[in-house]
Amino acid sequence: MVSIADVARDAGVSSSTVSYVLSGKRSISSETQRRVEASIHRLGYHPHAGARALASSRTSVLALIMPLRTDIDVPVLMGFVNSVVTTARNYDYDVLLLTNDEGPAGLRRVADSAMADALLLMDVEDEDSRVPVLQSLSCPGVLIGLPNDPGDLSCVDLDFSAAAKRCVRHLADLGHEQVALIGPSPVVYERGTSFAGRFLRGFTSAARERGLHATSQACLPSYEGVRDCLDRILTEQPRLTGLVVHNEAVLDPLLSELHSRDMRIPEDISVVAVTPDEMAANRSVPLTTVSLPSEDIGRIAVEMTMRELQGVRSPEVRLLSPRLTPARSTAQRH
Amino acid sequence: MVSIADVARDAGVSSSTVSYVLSGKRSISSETQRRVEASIHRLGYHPHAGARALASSRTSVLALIMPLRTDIDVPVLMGFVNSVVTTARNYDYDVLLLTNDEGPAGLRRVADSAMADALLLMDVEDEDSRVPVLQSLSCPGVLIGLPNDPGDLSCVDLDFSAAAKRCVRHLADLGHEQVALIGPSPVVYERGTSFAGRFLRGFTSAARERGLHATSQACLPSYEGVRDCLDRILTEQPRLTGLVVHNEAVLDPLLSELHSRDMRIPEDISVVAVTPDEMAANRSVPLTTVSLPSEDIGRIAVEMTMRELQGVRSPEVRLLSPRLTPARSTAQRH
DNA sequence: TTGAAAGCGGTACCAA
DNA sequence: TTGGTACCGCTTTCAA
Repeated sequence: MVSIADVARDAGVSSSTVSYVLSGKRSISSETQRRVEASIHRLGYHPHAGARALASSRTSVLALIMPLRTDIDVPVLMGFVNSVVTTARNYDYDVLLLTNDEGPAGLRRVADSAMADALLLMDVEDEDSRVPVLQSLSCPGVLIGLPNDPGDLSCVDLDFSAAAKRCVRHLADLGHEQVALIGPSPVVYERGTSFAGRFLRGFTSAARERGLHATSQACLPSYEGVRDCLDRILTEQPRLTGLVVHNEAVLDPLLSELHSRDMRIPEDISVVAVTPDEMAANRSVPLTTVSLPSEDIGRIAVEMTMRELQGVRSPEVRLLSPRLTPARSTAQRH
Repeated sequence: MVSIADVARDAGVSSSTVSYVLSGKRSISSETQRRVEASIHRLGYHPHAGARALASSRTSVLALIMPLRTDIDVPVLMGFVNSVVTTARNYDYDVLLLTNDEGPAGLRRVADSAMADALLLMDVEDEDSRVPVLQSLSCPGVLIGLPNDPGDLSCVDLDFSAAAKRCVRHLADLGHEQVALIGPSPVVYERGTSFAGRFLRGFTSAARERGLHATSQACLPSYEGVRDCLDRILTEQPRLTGLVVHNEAVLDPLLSELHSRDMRIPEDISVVAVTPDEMAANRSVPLTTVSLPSEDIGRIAVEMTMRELQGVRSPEVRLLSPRLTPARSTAQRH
């Protein structure tokens, strides 16, 4: 292994000089600088991460805690992960990926053993037991999602309440009076997943505000689930003309089910969905969507973390404004 | 921060004794053992990862290198990641997640700076430039996938060649004589992605072996892509009765396109697909599938790594046998 | 069965 | 502008 001492010897300087060349924390004559850099390059020197962490109390690692669920939207999750890792590298950070199956104790383990400089949590619940633990830790934490009480933690997420309102108003503006929400799986609601509740409340309140008749149903991610869900909705609202879908996994089954019930889109029923941009275009019908910008959210989460790590303590709840892109799946009510 | 010295003081022993209690590398009187463990628990002690890495030259971290692509099967990728992380934790390892956008230099950086004890690569290409680099590194590497020349690296993957043969023989056994393969995106072939070529060769060779008329087409993951692909295939084989689909992303579009062309499954055409188990059931038609066991593959990759880390140097290419599950989408040719 | 102490490879303070 | 060195927290050898 090439150590800093090897570089120092090769360049004919002391090891502290090498260290300072690397960190830029004191001025170096350009001649020395050049020689040291040449030696570093020639020897292929990479500072030992553990030694550096020990001496500096900084790891240049972010810990990302990922849900280990099957009921979750995989492409969205992957979008977060990708964008967190990519953005972190732009700041010279690496990412340690943890699953949630150690629970709050996992957070403590990682922080207390100084494996990371900060923790990012995904899949936040309304009353998330990890939140108080995270606050008690010495290292910064940032949430992707919004719990009931974020305390002094920074959060970033799509403004799901505003997103739901945007969907409802879009349908209302098109003259629809009977609308329904197809939501995530029942389990997602049951465990108090933050975004699901916020969307539902936004939906309900916007519908009331515009005087629409509105119902909502959780929906299992299967063809059968979609059929049941539609049955229940249509029983209650036989004259339904507008659907808001907050469940990426059921979109294909839903479109196919509507087709086989001879409910034409948009002539008989308008559909607006929440989904990542990449997935919106490629459907049997081009969908009007509110986009779920997982890339942006991941990037912002890292940027917030970086600010905290630079000592700027300004906890912030950042809810991104929804953007609705109209397409053929929504139209004026006939 | 609670250090080993704090624990030692609290328990009235030396810090080396604490270390040995933790590692179990020498015998300890049960009384001492008890006191030390009590102190550890009471103080909430976690060894400093960096210090430990520095002193022991072991990090208890695996580096997992992930492709940063949009043309890849996200659920499969996520299956690998999940199972690698989960299995690693069972061995008391954590996982550092890297993207491939640093290229081979990224591998060198991680290994040389001693951030991980071993590297796992995903999305391996036939002639993968990372493979020689990985071999030149001091730390073990395991491939998820199979390059043309794995050298002395261990590899694990589904036996895609056998999987293709399994599909073809299934159709042949049902009396089909005109079969076609719908493969991944053209780019996947172009960059020499290992599994795509192996599947294609297996398909061709099994078809020849059974005297079937067979063609194959790469397929863009969109409705339009599927239409084009079907057009090309049916032009060449108007009497096609069997389809093998090796492209998870186009399954829904394909089923819907076949439906709108009035090609009934399985009366007019039989369909067999390669896809993760979780995804097979929930289609408009229950699909006959060869399953892509991403969980198993990830787990085995970690187990191989663990063996290498314990000094057992027995490079091994492990290709998992395909398992075909018949369902309604394939039937005797009419 | 246990303790003392020499590193591991950096960082950053104190001197020069 | 640079060098010397104490120290970060742990592992492991050597001695008792």
